[in-house]
Amino acid sequence: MTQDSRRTDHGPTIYEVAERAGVSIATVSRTLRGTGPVAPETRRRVLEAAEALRFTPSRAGVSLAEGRHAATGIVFPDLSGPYYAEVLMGCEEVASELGRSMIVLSTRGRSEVPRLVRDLAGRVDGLVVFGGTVPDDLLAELAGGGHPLVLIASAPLPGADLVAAENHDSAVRLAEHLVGHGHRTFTLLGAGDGSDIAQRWRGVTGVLERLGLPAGAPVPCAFTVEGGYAAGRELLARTGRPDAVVCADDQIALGVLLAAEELGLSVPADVAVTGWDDIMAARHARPALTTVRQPMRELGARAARALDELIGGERTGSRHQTLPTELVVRASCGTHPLEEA
Amino acid sequence: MTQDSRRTDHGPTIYEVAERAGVSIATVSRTLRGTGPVAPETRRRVLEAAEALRFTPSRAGVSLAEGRHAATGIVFPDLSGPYYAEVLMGCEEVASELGRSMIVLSTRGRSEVPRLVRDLAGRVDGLVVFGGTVPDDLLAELAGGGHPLVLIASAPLPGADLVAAENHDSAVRLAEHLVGHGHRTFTLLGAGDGSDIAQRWRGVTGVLERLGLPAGAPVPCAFTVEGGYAAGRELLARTGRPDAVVCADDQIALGVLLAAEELGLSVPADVAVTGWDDIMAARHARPALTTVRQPMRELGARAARALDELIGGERTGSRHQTLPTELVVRASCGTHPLEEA
DNA sequence: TTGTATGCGTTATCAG
DNA sequence: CTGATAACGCATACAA
Repeated sequence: MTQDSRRTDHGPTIYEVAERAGVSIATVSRTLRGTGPVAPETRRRVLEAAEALRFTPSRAGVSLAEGRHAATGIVFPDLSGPYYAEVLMGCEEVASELGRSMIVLSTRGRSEVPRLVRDLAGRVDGLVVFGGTVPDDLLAELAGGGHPLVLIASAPLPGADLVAAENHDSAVRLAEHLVGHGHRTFTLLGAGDGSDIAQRWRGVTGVLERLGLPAGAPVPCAFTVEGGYAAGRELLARTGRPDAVVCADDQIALGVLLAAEELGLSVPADVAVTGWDDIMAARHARPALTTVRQPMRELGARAARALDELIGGERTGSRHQTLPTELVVRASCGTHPLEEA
Repeated sequence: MTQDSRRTDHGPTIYEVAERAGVSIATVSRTLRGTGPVAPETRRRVLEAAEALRFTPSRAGVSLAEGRHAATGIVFPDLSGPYYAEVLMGCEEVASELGRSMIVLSTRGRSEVPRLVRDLAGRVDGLVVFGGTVPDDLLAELAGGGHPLVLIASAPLPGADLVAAENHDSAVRLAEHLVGHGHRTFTLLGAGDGSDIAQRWRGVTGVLERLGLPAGAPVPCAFTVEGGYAAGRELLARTGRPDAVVCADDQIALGVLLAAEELGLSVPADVAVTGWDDIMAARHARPALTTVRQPMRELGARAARALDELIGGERTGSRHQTLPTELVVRASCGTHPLEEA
C-alpha cells in the first residue's frame, strides 16, 4: 500500500547520538538522564551531540523499557459546561508538575465505551474517572487488574480512591436558607442517577421533613439549560406552583429562570430558584443565582495527587476525600435586606 | 530502592496468550488484528485464550513496533472559560472516531513550556496548537522536523495547517450594527496579541474610519471578567464616556456589564456593550449580550480532521480553513423594536 | 568511568 | 496456514 508507508517522528535515535559523540548508547542514556557517573568531558560531548541532533528520546521506547507511561487518563461524560473543564484544569496542572501527561476521554454519546476505556487504561499509569461514565463491572475489573483508580463525584468502589465535594450538609444549609426566606412548597428539579445528586436531595428533604413541610420526589430533567427550560415551563405554568425550585445544577436553574421570565413570573418574588456548582453564568444571570460552589479545580488537583500516590505505591489502601462546598447566596432565592450589593 | 520497584499494568503478554492457545505469538497477533490468514479452529482457540486472560496489547509495544502513537496532542493557554473546552470537545470527539487518543497540555503560568511541548510532541503523531501558546521558533522546529501541525486561531506558519474563525467581516457587521443604533463614540476593549483579535479590530476601525468616526487604539485589558470589570470602572466613570464598548471577548464584556451596573449606568440606554464568542453566560446576562458566535466545537473538529489528513499523508501542502461566524444580536447593543423576544 | 548485552511487548518479514 | 526471528528505541544489570 502507498497508504501507511510513512512513520511518525523519524527523529534521531540514541544510537545516532552515541555515534556522533563517539560513545556507547549506555553512556548517552546515563548522561541524559543523570543516572550513573559520567566523565565531564564525555558528558560535554554527549550533550553537544544530543543538542546538535535535537535528540528527544522516543516515548514508546522509554515507556517500554521503564515499564510505565508517565501519563494519566481522565474519563468524563463530556466537557460541556464549566464544571468538567475546571476539574480537568486542576488535574492537568498537578499531573504536569508530577511529570505526567493527561489523556482525556469523554464518553457521552459514544458507543463502545468499554473498549475506549480499556484502550485508555493501556496507555496510562492510572485513571481518574467521573461517576456515571464507566460501568461498575469494568471499573472493578480495572481495579482488580492493578490499575490505580481515583473516582470523582461517584459512588465508592472497593479498591479505588474517591474524591468528592460535600453534598449533604451544604444541601441542608441551602434548604434552611430557603425556609428562612419563608418558602414552604418546594420542587426538586433533576432526578440524579449519580449518588452525589441523591445526597443533595437527601439533605433538602431531611430539612423539609423535619419541619413538616411537603417534600415531593425529584422531578426528572435533563441537566442542561434546555432541560431546565422545558421542565420550568411545565412546572411554573400549572396551578399549585411551588414557592421554590431547587435545581440539581446551575444549568437547569438557568433554564428555569428563562421559563419564569417567559411566563411573566418574577424571581424571586413569585418563585425562588437555586442551582448548584456556581458556574460563571450563575453570577451574571439576573437575578443572580443562589447556588452552592464546588471547589472544582481543587477536586481535580486532589484526584491527580491521590492517583500519584497510588501509582507510586506510597499508599496501599484506598482513601475517600470530601471537599467542603460553599453556599453562595445571591438574589434568586429571595430578598436580602442586609447583604444586598 | 523500595520506591520504584513496581511497574505499571502487569497484564498478560502476547506470549502468555500464545502459550495458552498452543500457537506462536505471530499467530496471536495475526488473529487479533485480522491481518493474514488463520485457520478457523486456530482462530477460535486464540480468541478464547485472549478472552480468558483479558489480554490487551501493551500500548508501548504496539507503538514501538508500529512506529506511531495513535494519539494527538493539543496545546492551549488554559481551559478556563467555555471557549477552549468546547474546542477540545470537538477535537476529542473526532480524534476518538479516528482511533486516536487526545493528550492535553495547557501552558498558562507554566515554566519550561518548550520542554513540555517537546515531550508532548514525542508521544503523539501530530499536534493541534492554539495561537500564542508556543514560541514560533519551536513551532517552526517541529514543523521542520516532520511533525504534522495544525494551528488554531493563530498567525499562519509555513508548513502548518491553520483553522480559524472568520474575524474581520463579522467585526464589520458588528460595527455597522452598532452604528445603525446611533452609537458614535467607540471604545475597543482588549488589546490582542493574537492576530485574530487584531483582525477584529481592523474590521471595526475600518467601518468607523469609513464613516469619519473617531477610532481610538484598543485599550489593554485582561481577557477575564475581572479584567473587564476593572477596565469598565475606569472607562465608564470618566467624562467623555463612549457610546459603545466593543469588547474582545464575552468575559470582558460581562465584566463591563458589572461595572456599568455598579456605576448606576443603564445598558444599553447609557452605553452599549458587546462581546465575542457567545459563551453560555452571554445569553443569560441581563441585558443579554450582543456578541459574535464562533463555531468552537467545529473549530476543534476541523482541526482534528486536518491533522489526520496530514498524519495519514493524504495531503502534503498546508491548508488554511476559515469558518464562518454569526452575529448574535441581543439586548446589550441597543433597543430592537422588532426583534425583541 | 565506560561498553556489552539483554529485556521490554509487538509487528511483520520470510521461510516452511 | 503457521512459526521462527529480526526490528523498533531505550534502560540497565553486569563486565571490564
